[in-house]
Amino acid sequence: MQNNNPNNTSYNNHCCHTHIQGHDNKVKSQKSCISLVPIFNHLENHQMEEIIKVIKSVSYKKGEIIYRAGDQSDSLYIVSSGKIKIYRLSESGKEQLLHILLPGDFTGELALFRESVHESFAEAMEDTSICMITRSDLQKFLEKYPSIALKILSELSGRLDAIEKQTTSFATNSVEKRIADFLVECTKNQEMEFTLPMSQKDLASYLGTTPETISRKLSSLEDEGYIKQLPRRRIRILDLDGLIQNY
Amino acid sequence: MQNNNPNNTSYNNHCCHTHIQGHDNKVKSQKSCISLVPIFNHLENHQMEEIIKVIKSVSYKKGEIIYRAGDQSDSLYIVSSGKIKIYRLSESGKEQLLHILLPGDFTGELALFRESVHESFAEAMEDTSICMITRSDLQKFLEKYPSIALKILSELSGRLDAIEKQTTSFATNSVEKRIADFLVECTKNQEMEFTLPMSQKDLASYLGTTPETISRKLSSLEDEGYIKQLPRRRIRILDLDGLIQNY
DNA sequence: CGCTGTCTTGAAGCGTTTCAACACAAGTGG
DNA sequence: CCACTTGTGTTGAAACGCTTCAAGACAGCG
Repeated sequence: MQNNNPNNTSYNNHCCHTHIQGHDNKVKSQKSCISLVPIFNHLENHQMEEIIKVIKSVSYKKGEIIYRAGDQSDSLYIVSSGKIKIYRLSESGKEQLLHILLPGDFTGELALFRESVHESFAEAMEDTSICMITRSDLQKFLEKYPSIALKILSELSGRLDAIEKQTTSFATNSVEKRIADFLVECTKNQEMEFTLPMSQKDLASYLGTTPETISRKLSSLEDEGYIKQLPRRRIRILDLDGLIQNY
Repeated sequence: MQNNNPNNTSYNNHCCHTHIQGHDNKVKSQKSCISLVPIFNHLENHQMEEIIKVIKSVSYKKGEIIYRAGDQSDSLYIVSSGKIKIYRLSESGKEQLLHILLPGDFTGELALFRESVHESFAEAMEDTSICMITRSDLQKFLEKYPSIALKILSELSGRLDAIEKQTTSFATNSVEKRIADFLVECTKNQEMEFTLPMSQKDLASYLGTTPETISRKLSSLEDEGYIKQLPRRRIRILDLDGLIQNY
Protein backbone atom coordinates (compact mmCIF):
# COMPACT_ATOMS: atom_id res chain seq x y z
CA MET A 1 0.00 0.00 0.00
CA GLN A 2 1.97 3.02 1.12
CA ASN A 3 4.37 4.07 -1.58
CA ASN A 4 3.63 7.68 -2.18
CA ASN A 5 6.69 8.09 -4.27
CA PRO A 6 5.35 9.03 -7.65
CA ASN A 7 8.50 7.87 -9.38
CA ASN A 8 8.18 4.44 -8.07
CA THR A 9 5.55 2.78 -10.10
CA SER A 10 4.58 5.56 -12.41
CA TYR A 11 4.38 5.46 -16.12
CA ASN A 12 7.41 7.10 -17.52
CA ASN A 13 6.50 10.60 -18.46
CA HIS A 14 6.00 10.18 -22.20
CA CYS A 15 7.37 13.51 -22.73
CA CYS A 16 10.87 14.36 -23.65
CA HIS A 17 12.70 11.54 -21.94
CA THR A 18 16.42 11.13 -22.21
CA HIS A 19 17.25 8.00 -24.09
CA ILE A 20 18.62 6.02 -21.20
CA GLN A 21 18.89 2.88 -23.23
CA GLY A 22 22.28 3.21 -24.82
CA HIS A 23 24.42 1.33 -27.27
CA ASP A 24 24.40 -1.67 -25.00
CA ASN A 25 20.85 -2.61 -25.90
CA LYS A 26 21.80 -6.02 -27.09
CA VAL A 27 23.74 -6.76 -23.94
CA LYS A 28 20.62 -6.44 -21.87
CA SER A 29 19.51 -9.74 -20.45
CA GLN A 30 16.04 -10.75 -19.48
CA LYS A 31 17.13 -10.08 -15.96
CA SER A 32 17.43 -6.41 -16.64
CA CYS A 33 13.89 -6.48 -17.93
CA ILE A 34 12.50 -7.66 -14.63
CA SER A 35 14.74 -5.57 -12.45
CA LEU A 36 13.70 -2.60 -14.52
CA VAL A 37 9.99 -2.64 -13.82
CA PRO A 38 8.61 -1.17 -10.64
CA ILE A 39 6.08 -3.94 -10.33
CA PHE A 40 8.82 -6.53 -9.88
CA ASN A 41 12.00 -4.75 -8.88
CA HIS A 42 11.15 -4.60 -5.20
CA LEU A 43 11.40 -8.38 -4.98
CA GLU A 44 14.31 -10.34 -3.55
CA ASN A 45 16.88 -11.53 -6.04
CA HIS A 46 15.86 -15.15 -5.80
CA GLN A 47 12.24 -14.20 -6.37
CA MET A 48 13.15 -12.30 -9.47
CA GLU A 49 15.16 -15.28 -10.71
CA GLU A 50 12.01 -17.30 -10.40
CA ILE A 51 10.11 -14.89 -12.60
CA ILE A 52 12.92 -14.62 -15.09
CA LYS A 53 12.62 -18.35 -15.69
CA VAL A 54 9.13 -17.98 -17.12
CA ILE A 55 9.39 -14.77 -19.10
CA LYS A 56 9.79 -14.78 -22.84
CA SER A 57 11.74 -12.13 -24.66
CA VAL A 58 10.67 -10.88 -28.10
CA SER A 59 12.04 -8.22 -30.42
CA TYR A 60 10.21 -5.99 -32.84
CA LYS A 61 11.50 -3.81 -35.63
CA LYS A 62 10.41 -0.21 -35.99
CA GLY A 63 6.87 -0.06 -37.29
CA GLU A 64 5.92 -3.60 -36.37
CA ILE A 65 2.62 -4.16 -34.65
CA ILE A 66 2.84 -5.91 -31.30
CA TYR A 67 -0.89 -6.39 -30.93
CA ARG A 68 -4.07 -5.14 -32.52
CA ALA A 69 -7.51 -4.35 -31.17
CA GLY A 70 -9.44 -7.59 -31.26
CA ASP A 71 -6.38 -9.78 -30.80
CA GLN A 72 -6.66 -12.52 -28.26
CA SER A 73 -4.13 -12.08 -25.51
CA ASP A 74 -2.95 -13.77 -22.39
CA SER A 75 0.26 -11.97 -21.60
CA LEU A 76 1.60 -8.95 -19.87
CA TYR A 77 4.13 -7.07 -22.00
CA ILE A 78 7.03 -5.24 -20.40
CA VAL A 79 9.16 -2.88 -22.44
CA SER A 80 12.81 -3.80 -22.10
CA SER A 81 14.26 -1.35 -24.61
CA GLY A 82 12.85 0.85 -27.33
CA LYS A 83 9.60 2.74 -27.55
CA ILE A 84 6.04 1.59 -28.14
CA LYS A 85 2.99 3.61 -29.00
CA ILE A 86 -0.44 2.59 -27.81
CA TYR A 87 -3.35 3.93 -29.80
CA ARG A 88 -7.02 3.36 -30.45
CA LEU A 89 -9.07 3.71 -33.57
CA SER A 90 -12.44 5.39 -33.31
CA GLU A 91 -15.29 3.84 -35.26
CA SER A 92 -14.73 6.46 -37.91
CA GLY A 93 -11.20 5.15 -38.35
CA LYS A 94 -9.39 8.06 -36.78
CA GLU A 95 -6.33 7.13 -34.77
CA GLN A 96 -5.82 8.45 -31.29
CA LEU A 97 -2.49 8.09 -29.57
CA LEU A 98 -2.99 7.19 -25.93
CA HIS A 99 0.53 6.79 -24.62
CA ILE A 100 4.07 6.00 -25.40
CA LEU A 101 5.68 3.22 -23.43
CA LEU A 102 9.34 3.46 -22.48
CA PRO A 103 11.60 0.86 -20.90
CA GLY A 104 10.05 -0.31 -17.63
CA ASP A 105 6.47 0.40 -18.67
CA PHE A 106 4.03 -2.42 -19.20
CA THR A 107 0.83 -3.01 -21.10
CA GLY A 108 -1.69 -5.73 -21.70
CA GLU A 109 -3.40 -5.45 -18.34
CA LEU A 110 -6.87 -5.15 -19.79
CA ALA A 111 -6.55 -8.41 -21.62
CA LEU A 112 -5.07 -9.96 -18.50
CA PHE A 113 -7.47 -8.95 -15.82
CA ARG A 114 -10.69 -8.56 -17.74
CA GLU A 115 -11.40 -9.20 -21.35
CA SER A 116 -9.36 -11.59 -23.33
CA VAL A 117 -9.03 -9.31 -26.32
CA HIS A 118 -7.14 -6.05 -26.73
CA GLU A 119 -9.03 -2.82 -27.26
CA SER A 120 -6.04 -0.87 -28.47
CA PHE A 121 -3.07 -1.19 -30.81
CA ALA A 122 0.59 -1.42 -29.82
CA GLU A 123 3.25 -0.51 -32.36
CA ALA A 124 7.03 -0.34 -32.05
CA MET A 125 8.20 3.22 -32.73
CA GLU A 126 11.79 2.06 -32.99
CA ASP A 127 13.52 -1.30 -32.69
CA THR A 128 12.15 -2.60 -29.44
CA SER A 129 12.48 -5.61 -27.22
CA ILE A 130 9.87 -6.68 -24.75
CA CYS A 131 9.42 -9.33 -22.09
CA MET A 132 6.23 -11.32 -21.88
CA ILE A 133 4.76 -13.14 -18.95
CA THR A 134 1.68 -15.26 -19.44
CA ARG A 135 -1.52 -14.86 -17.55
CA SER A 136 -1.23 -18.17 -15.75
CA ASP A 137 2.38 -17.56 -14.72
CA LEU A 138 1.57 -14.08 -13.52
CA GLN A 139 -1.36 -15.38 -11.56
CA LYS A 140 0.89 -17.82 -9.74
CA PHE A 141 3.20 -15.02 -8.71
CA LEU A 142 0.35 -12.76 -7.69
CA GLU A 143 -0.81 -15.42 -5.28
CA LYS A 144 2.67 -16.19 -4.07
CA TYR A 145 3.80 -12.58 -3.68
CA PRO A 146 0.79 -10.36 -2.99
CA SER A 147 3.05 -7.33 -3.01
CA ILE A 148 3.13 -7.60 -6.80
CA ALA A 149 -0.63 -7.13 -6.90
CA LEU A 150 -0.30 -4.05 -4.74
CA LYS A 151 2.30 -2.61 -7.08
CA ILE A 152 0.07 -3.23 -10.06
CA LEU A 153 -2.89 -1.71 -8.23
CA SER A 154 -0.80 1.35 -7.56
CA GLU A 155 0.28 1.55 -11.17
CA LEU A 156 -3.25 1.17 -12.50
CA SER A 157 -4.65 3.79 -10.13
CA GLY A 158 -1.94 6.13 -11.31
CA ARG A 159 -2.86 5.56 -14.92
CA LEU A 160 -6.49 6.08 -14.09
CA ASP A 161 -5.62 9.40 -12.54
CA ALA A 162 -3.50 10.42 -15.50
CA ILE A 163 -6.09 9.57 -18.09
CA GLU A 164 -8.91 11.16 -16.12
CA LYS A 165 -6.84 14.30 -16.08
CA GLN A 166 -6.40 14.02 -19.82
CA THR A 167 -10.10 13.48 -20.39
CA THR A 168 -10.86 16.56 -18.33
CA SER A 169 -8.34 18.48 -20.36
CA PHE A 170 -10.02 17.42 -23.62
CA ALA A 171 -13.41 18.31 -22.22
CA THR A 172 -12.57 21.71 -20.84
CA ASN A 173 -9.43 23.17 -22.46
CA SER A 174 -8.68 24.71 -25.84
CA VAL A 175 -6.12 23.11 -28.10
CA GLU A 176 -3.75 25.95 -27.29
CA LYS A 177 -4.01 25.21 -23.58
CA ARG A 178 -3.46 21.51 -24.15
CA ILE A 179 -0.32 22.19 -26.15
CA ALA A 180 0.96 24.62 -23.54
CA ASP A 181 0.28 22.05 -20.82
CA PHE A 182 2.12 19.44 -22.80
CA LEU A 183 5.17 21.66 -23.17
CA VAL A 184 5.09 22.51 -19.48
CA GLU A 185 4.87 18.80 -18.70
CA CYS A 186 7.95 18.27 -20.87
CA THR A 187 9.98 20.53 -18.60
CA LYS A 188 9.04 18.55 -15.50
CA ASN A 189 11.91 16.06 -15.57
CA GLN A 190 14.09 17.90 -17.98
CA GLU A 191 15.82 21.09 -18.82
CA MET A 192 14.22 24.08 -20.47
CA GLU A 193 15.45 22.71 -23.77
CA PHE A 194 14.30 19.31 -24.94
CA THR A 195 13.40 17.19 -27.94
CA LEU A 196 9.74 16.65 -28.65
CA PRO A 197 9.16 12.96 -27.89
CA MET A 198 7.19 12.41 -31.08
CA SER A 199 6.35 13.86 -34.47
CA GLN A 200 3.85 16.68 -34.71
CA LYS A 201 1.58 14.26 -36.45
CA ASP A 202 1.63 11.96 -33.43
CA LEU A 203 1.38 14.89 -31.07
CA ALA A 204 -1.72 16.02 -32.90
CA SER A 205 -3.20 12.57 -32.48
CA TYR A 206 -2.25 12.56 -28.81
CA LEU A 207 -3.80 15.98 -28.15
CA GLY A 208 -6.88 15.39 -30.26
CA THR A 209 -6.18 17.93 -32.98
CA THR A 210 -4.54 18.17 -36.42
CA PRO A 211 -0.87 18.51 -37.41
CA GLU A 212 -1.66 21.87 -39.03
CA THR A 213 -3.03 23.23 -35.78
CA ILE A 214 -0.01 21.98 -33.84
CA SER A 215 2.30 23.70 -36.28
CA ARG A 216 0.36 26.95 -36.13
CA LYS A 217 0.08 27.02 -32.36
CA LEU A 218 3.76 26.29 -31.89
CA SER A 219 4.53 29.17 -34.24
CA SER A 220 2.24 31.50 -32.37
CA LEU A 221 3.76 30.50 -29.04
CA GLU A 222 7.10 31.31 -30.60
CA ASP A 223 5.85 34.66 -31.92
CA GLU A 224 4.64 35.56 -28.47
CA GLY A 225 8.06 34.79 -27.06
CA TYR A 226 7.17 31.81 -24.90
CA ILE A 227 9.27 29.26 -26.76
CA LYS A 228 11.91 28.94 -29.43
CA GLN A 229 11.73 26.17 -32.03
CA LEU A 230 15.09 24.67 -32.93
CA PRO A 231 16.07 22.12 -35.57
CA ARG A 232 15.49 18.39 -35.04
CA ARG A 233 12.31 18.73 -33.01
CA ARG A 234 14.03 20.57 -30.26
CA ILE A 235 12.22 23.23 -28.27
CA ARG A 236 13.54 25.75 -25.82
CA ILE A 237 11.17 27.21 -23.24
CA LEU A 238 11.83 30.92 -22.85
CA ASP A 239 9.06 31.88 -20.47
CA LEU A 240 7.76 28.96 -18.45
CA ASP A 241 5.73 31.06 -16.02
CA GLY A 242 4.11 32.89 -18.88
CA LEU A 243 3.22 29.59 -20.52
CA ILE A 244 1.64 28.34 -17.33
CA GLN A 245 -0.25 31.49 -16.52
CA ASN A 246 -1.48 32.73 -19.88
CA TYR A 247 -3.00 29.49 -21.08
CA MET B 1 -7.84 -13.86 -13.11
CA GLN B 2 -10.51 -15.82 -15.04
CA ASN B 3 -13.74 -13.86 -15.00
CA ASN B 4 -14.44 -12.74 -18.48
CA ASN B 5 -17.95 -11.85 -17.57
CA PRO B 6 -18.16 -8.15 -18.15
CA ASN B 7 -21.08 -7.75 -15.80
CA ASN B 8 -19.25 -9.15 -12.93
CA THR B 9 -17.03 -6.41 -11.72
CA SER B 10 -18.02 -3.63 -14.04
CA TYR B 11 -18.97 -0.14 -13.12
CA ASN B 12 -22.67 0.13 -13.31
CA ASN B 13 -23.50 1.64 -16.62
CA HIS B 14 -24.10 5.25 -15.57
CA CYS B 15 -26.77 5.53 -18.03
CA CYS B 16 -30.42 5.10 -17.50
CA HIS B 17 -30.41 2.55 -14.72
CA THR B 18 -33.56 1.33 -13.09
CA HIS B 19 -33.71 2.49 -9.54
CA ILE B 20 -33.24 -0.85 -7.90
CA GLN B 21 -32.94 0.63 -4.48
CA GLY B 22 -36.51 0.85 -3.37
CA HIS B 23 -38.44 2.11 -0.40
CA ASP B 24 -36.56 -0.29 1.81
CA ASN B 25 -33.40 1.80 1.75
CA LYS B 26 -33.32 2.16 5.48
CA VAL B 27 -33.71 -1.52 6.04
CA LYS B 28 -30.44 -2.20 4.26
CA SER B 29 -27.79 -3.40 6.62
CA GLN B 30 -24.07 -3.06 6.25
CA LYS B 31 -24.10 -6.64 5.17
CA SER B 32 -25.96 -5.79 2.02
CA CYS B 33 -23.30 -3.24 1.29
CA ILE B 34 -20.57 -5.85 1.17
CA SER B 35 -22.59 -8.53 -0.52
CA LEU B 36 -23.50 -5.95 -3.12
CA VAL B 37 -20.04 -5.17 -4.43
CA PRO B 38 -18.37 -7.43 -6.94
CA ILE B 39 -15.01 -7.00 -5.26
CA PHE B 40 -16.26 -8.72 -2.10
CA ASN B 41 -19.36 -10.67 -2.96
CA HIS B 42 -17.49 -13.72 -4.19
CA LEU B 43 -16.20 -14.38 -0.68
CA GLU B 44 -17.51 -17.00 1.71
CA ASN B 45 -20.09 -15.80 4.20
CA HIS B 46 -17.75 -15.96 7.16
CA GLN B 47 -15.16 -13.94 5.25
CA MET B 48 -17.70 -11.26 4.48
CA GLU B 49 -18.70 -11.18 8.13
CA GLU B 50 -15.11 -10.43 8.94
CA ILE B 51 -15.09 -7.46 6.60
CA ILE B 52 -18.44 -6.23 7.82
CA LYS B 53 -16.96 -5.91 11.29
CA VAL B 54 -14.55 -3.22 10.17
CA ILE B 55 -16.63 -1.19 7.75
CA LYS B 56 -18.19 2.08 8.74
CA SER B 57 -21.47 3.28 7.33
CA VAL B 58 -22.11 6.96 6.61
CA SER B 59 -25.07 8.81 5.14
CA TYR B 60 -25.10 11.97 3.04
CA LYS B 61 -27.96 14.23 2.08
CA LYS B 62 -28.50 15.33 -1.50
CA GLY B 63 -25.90 17.86 -2.49
CA GLU B 64 -23.43 17.07 0.27
CA ILE B 65 -19.80 16.69 -0.68
CA ILE B 66 -18.26 13.36 0.26
CA TYR B 67 -14.73 14.40 -0.58
CA ARG B 68 -12.94 17.21 -2.40
CA ALA B 69 -9.83 17.34 -4.53
CA GLY B 70 -6.96 17.85 -2.15
CA ASP B 71 -8.62 16.08 0.74
CA GLN B 72 -6.50 13.58 2.60
CA SER B 73 -7.96 10.13 2.38
CA ASP B 74 -7.36 6.65 3.60
CA SER B 75 -10.57 4.87 2.84
CA LEU B 76 -12.33 3.04 0.09
CA TYR B 77 -15.93 4.19 -0.35
CA ILE B 78 -18.61 1.78 -1.48
CA VAL B 79 -22.03 3.06 -2.49
CA SER B 80 -24.73 1.29 -0.57
CA SER B 81 -27.71 3.25 -1.79
CA GLY B 82 -28.22 6.49 -3.65
CA LYS B 83 -26.21 8.13 -6.40
CA ILE B 84 -22.86 9.92 -6.33
CA LYS B 85 -21.27 12.06 -8.98
CA ILE B 86 -17.51 12.16 -9.41
CA TYR B 87 -16.15 15.23 -11.15
CA ARG B 88 -12.95 17.17 -11.65
CA LEU B 89 -12.31 20.85 -11.93
CA SER B 90 -9.94 22.04 -14.62
CA GLU B 91 -7.50 24.78 -13.69
CA SER B 92 -9.83 27.25 -15.34
CA GLY B 93 -12.52 26.20 -12.89
CA LYS B 94 -14.71 24.33 -15.34
CA GLU B 95 -16.35 21.23 -13.95
CA GLN B 96 -16.18 17.94 -15.76
CA LEU B 97 -18.39 15.07 -14.74
CA LEU B 98 -16.44 11.82 -14.88
CA HIS B 99 -18.91 9.25 -13.68
CA ILE B 100 -21.94 8.54 -11.65
CA LEU B 101 -21.65 5.85 -9.01
CA LEU B 102 -24.60 3.62 -8.28
CA PRO B 103 -25.06 1.06 -5.52
CA GLY B 104 -22.22 -1.45 -5.68
CA ASP B 105 -19.71 0.93 -7.23
CA PHE B 106 -16.71 2.09 -5.30
CA THR B 107 -14.31 5.02 -5.35
CA GLY B 108 -11.30 6.27 -3.52
CA GLU B 109 -8.84 3.84 -5.07
CA LEU B 110 -6.42 6.51 -6.15
CA ALA B 111 -6.03 7.80 -2.63
CA LEU B 112 -5.72 4.23 -1.44
CA PHE B 113 -3.15 2.77 -3.72
CA ARG B 114 -1.12 5.80 -4.68
CA GLU B 115 -1.45 9.34 -3.53
CA SER B 116 -2.95 10.17 -0.23
CA VAL B 117 -5.06 13.01 -1.56
CA HIS B 118 -8.08 12.98 -3.83
CA GLU B 119 -7.84 14.45 -7.31
CA SER B 120 -11.56 14.61 -7.87
CA PHE B 121 -14.77 15.59 -6.10
CA ALA B 122 -17.53 13.27 -4.93
CA GLU B 123 -21.01 14.68 -4.35
CA ALA B 124 -24.24 12.96 -3.35
CA MET B 125 -26.83 13.46 -6.11
CA GLU B 126 -29.58 12.23 -3.82
CA ASP B 127 -29.69 10.98 -0.25
CA THR B 128 -26.98 8.39 -0.22
CA SER B 129 -25.41 5.94 2.15
CA ILE B 130 -21.94 4.55 1.75
CA CYS B 131 -19.68 2.03 3.44
CA MET B 132 -16.09 2.86 4.19
CA ILE B 133 -13.16 0.58 4.74
CA THR B 134 -9.85 2.02 5.81
CA ARG B 135 -6.60 1.56 3.99
CA SER B 136 -5.01 -0.53 6.71
CA ASP B 137 -8.03 -2.79 7.09
CA LEU B 138 -8.27 -3.27 3.36
CA GLN B 139 -4.60 -4.06 3.16
CA LYS B 140 -5.05 -6.83 5.71
CA PHE B 141 -7.78 -8.40 3.65
CA LEU B 142 -5.84 -8.04 0.42
CA GLU B 143 -3.06 -10.06 1.95
CA LYS B 144 -5.37 -12.58 3.52
CA TYR B 145 -7.59 -13.03 0.49
CA PRO B 146 -5.62 -12.33 -2.69
CA SER B 147 -8.74 -12.90 -4.75
CA ILE B 148 -9.93 -9.47 -3.62
CA ALA B 149 -6.88 -7.90 -5.24
CA LEU B 150 -7.65 -9.74 -8.45
CA LYS B 151 -11.20 -8.43 -8.40
CA ILE B 152 -10.00 -4.90 -7.88
CA LEU B 153 -7.43 -5.31 -10.65
CA SER B 154 -10.19 -6.45 -12.92
CA GLU B 155 -12.35 -3.52 -11.93
CA LEU B 156 -9.59 -0.97 -12.43
CA SER B 157 -8.62 -2.37 -15.83
CA GLY B 158 -12.23 -2.13 -16.84
CA ARG B 159 -12.39 1.49 -15.80
CA LEU B 160 -9.18 2.17 -17.64
CA ASP B 161 -10.69 0.69 -20.75
CA ALA B 162 -13.87 2.72 -20.35
CA ILE B 163 -12.13 6.00 -19.82
CA GLU B 164 -9.66 5.40 -22.63
CA LYS B 165 -12.64 4.85 -24.86
CA GLN B 166 -14.13 8.09 -23.63
CA THR B 167 -10.91 10.00 -24.20
CA THR B 168 -10.75 8.65 -27.74
CA SER B 169 -14.33 9.72 -28.26
CA PHE B 170 -13.52 13.27 -27.10
CA ALA B 171 -10.47 13.37 -29.34
CA THR B 172 -12.06 12.06 -32.49
CA ASN B 173 -15.84 12.49 -32.45
CA SER B 174 -18.17 15.44 -32.90
CA VAL B 175 -20.50 16.42 -30.10
CA GLU B 176 -23.39 15.03 -32.10
CA LYS B 177 -21.69 11.65 -32.33
CA ARG B 178 -20.92 11.64 -28.62
CA ILE B 179 -24.55 12.36 -27.78
CA ALA B 180 -25.76 9.70 -30.18
CA ASP B 181 -23.32 7.20 -28.63
CA PHE B 182 -24.54 8.12 -25.19
CA LEU B 183 -28.17 7.51 -26.15
CA VAL B 184 -27.25 4.20 -27.77
CA GLU B 185 -25.39 3.24 -24.61
CA CYS B 186 -28.54 4.04 -22.65
CA THR B 187 -30.47 1.40 -24.54
CA LYS B 188 -27.94 -1.30 -23.72
CA ASN B 189 -29.49 -2.51 -20.48
CA GLN B 190 -32.85 -0.94 -20.94
CA GLU B 191 -35.83 -0.54 -23.12
CA MET B 192 -36.12 1.85 -26.03
CA GLU B 193 -37.69 4.31 -23.62
CA PHE B 194 -35.77 5.53 -20.62
CA THR B 195 -35.12 8.45 -18.30
CA LEU B 196 -31.94 10.42 -18.86
CA PRO B 197 -29.80 9.60 -15.82
CA MET B 198 -28.89 13.23 -15.25
CA SER B 199 -29.79 16.79 -16.13
CA GLN B 200 -28.76 18.22 -19.49
CA LYS B 201 -26.42 20.46 -17.61
CA ASP B 202 -24.64 17.44 -16.15
CA LEU B 203 -24.81 15.62 -19.44
CA ALA B 204 -23.11 18.57 -21.09
CA SER B 205 -20.38 18.44 -18.49
CA TYR B 206 -20.03 14.69 -18.97
CA LEU B 207 -19.79 14.96 -22.75
CA GLY B 208 -17.57 18.01 -22.76
CA THR B 209 -20.00 20.47 -24.27
CA THR B 210 -22.60 23.06 -23.22
CA PRO B 211 -26.21 22.65 -22.11
CA GLU B 212 -27.33 24.74 -25.10
CA THR B 213 -25.64 22.37 -27.52
CA ILE B 214 -27.17 19.34 -25.80
CA SER B 215 -30.60 20.88 -26.10
CA ARG B 216 -30.10 21.77 -29.76
CA LYS B 217 -28.70 18.39 -30.74
CA LEU B 218 -31.48 16.51 -28.97
CA SER B 219 -33.98 18.65 -30.84
CA SER B 220 -32.32 17.97 -34.14
CA LEU B 221 -32.19 14.23 -33.45
CA GLU B 222 -35.90 14.51 -32.77
CA ASP B 223 -36.52 16.48 -35.98
CA GLU B 224 -34.71 13.83 -37.94
CA GLY B 225 -36.94 11.16 -36.43
CA TYR B 226 -34.35 9.24 -34.44
CA ILE B 227 -35.78 9.97 -31.02
CA LYS B 228 -38.80 11.42 -29.27
CA GLN B 229 -38.39 13.64 -26.22
CA LEU B 230 -41.02 13.11 -23.53
CA PRO B 231 -41.70 14.96 -20.30
CA ARG B 232 -39.60 14.38 -17.18
CA ARG B 233 -36.35 13.68 -18.98
CA ARG B 234 -37.70 10.65 -20.69
CA ILE B 235 -36.52 9.72 -24.17
CA ARG B 236 -37.85 7.19 -26.60
CA ILE B 237 -35.54 5.83 -29.27
CA LEU B 238 -37.41 5.54 -32.55
CA ASP B 239 -34.61 4.46 -34.87
CA LEU B 240 -31.73 2.83 -33.05
CA ASP B 241 -30.01 1.52 -36.17
CA GLY B 242 -30.20 4.93 -37.75
CA LEU B 243 -28.68 6.48 -34.66
CA ILE B 244 -25.82 4.02 -34.73
CA GLN B 245 -25.14 4.26 -38.42
CA ASN B 246 -25.62 7.91 -39.22
CA TYR B 247 -23.42 9.33 -36.49
C1' DC C 1 20.66 12.07 -55.08
C1' DG C 2 16.07 11.66 -55.25
C1' DC C 3 12.01 10.04 -53.06
C1' DT C 4 8.75 10.07 -49.21
C1' DG C 5 6.93 11.71 -45.36
C1' DT C 6 6.76 15.74 -42.22
C1' DC C 7 6.05 20.47 -41.45
C1' DT C 8 4.37 25.13 -42.86
C1' DT C 9 1.14 28.57 -44.47
C1' DG C 10 -3.06 30.43 -46.56
C1' DA C 11 -7.94 30.79 -47.29
C1' DA C 12 -12.52 29.10 -46.81
C1' DG C 13 -15.95 26.77 -44.19
C1' DC C 14 -18.11 24.61 -40.40
C1' DG C 15 -19.34 23.18 -35.74
C1' DT C 16 -19.60 24.77 -31.39
C1' DT C 17 -19.64 28.35 -27.93
C1' DT C 18 -21.23 32.46 -26.03
C1' DC C 19 -24.51 35.77 -24.52
C1' DA C 20 -28.98 37.07 -23.89
C1' DA C 21 -33.82 36.57 -23.39
C1' DC C 22 -37.55 33.82 -22.49
C1' DA C 23 -40.45 29.46 -21.23
C1' DC C 24 -41.02 26.08 -18.13
C1' DA C 25 -40.69 22.99 -14.11
C1' DA C 26 -39.52 21.99 -9.46
C1' DG C 27 -39.14 23.19 -4.76
C1' DT C 28 -40.22 26.44 -0.80
C1' DG C 29 -42.72 29.05 2.33
C1' DG C 30 -46.66 31.84 3.37
C1' DC D 1 -52.67 25.34 -2.40
C1' DC D 2 -50.99 29.15 -4.76
C1' DA D 3 -47.37 32.61 -5.39
C1' DC D 4 -42.61 33.08 -5.52
C1' DT D 5 -38.16 31.84 -6.31
C1' DT D 6 -34.69 29.29 -8.36
C1' DG D 7 -32.81 26.36 -11.52
C1' DT D 8 -33.28 23.90 -15.98
C1' DG D 9 -34.19 23.81 -20.74
C1' DT D 10 -35.00 26.44 -25.29
C1' DT D 11 -34.00 29.41 -29.10
C1' DG D 12 -31.70 33.05 -31.84
C1' DA D 13 -27.82 35.56 -33.60
C1' DA D 14 -23.09 36.65 -33.63
C1' DA D 15 -18.42 35.33 -32.95
C1' DC D 16 -14.70 32.26 -32.65
C1' DG D 17 -11.64 28.40 -32.82
C1' DC D 18 -10.45 24.73 -35.26
C1' DT D 19 -10.53 21.81 -39.36
C1' DT D 20 -10.09 21.02 -44.07
C1' DC D 21 -7.99 21.24 -48.46
C1' DA D 22 -4.36 22.58 -51.19
C1' DA D 23 0.22 23.76 -52.34
C1' DG D 24 4.89 24.43 -51.35
C1' DA D 25 9.28 23.98 -48.32
C1' DC D 26 12.02 21.07 -45.85
C1' DA D 27 14.15 17.03 -43.72
C1' DG D 28 15.23 12.24 -43.32
C1' DC D 29 16.25 7.86 -45.35
C1' DG D 30 17.35 4.43 -48.67
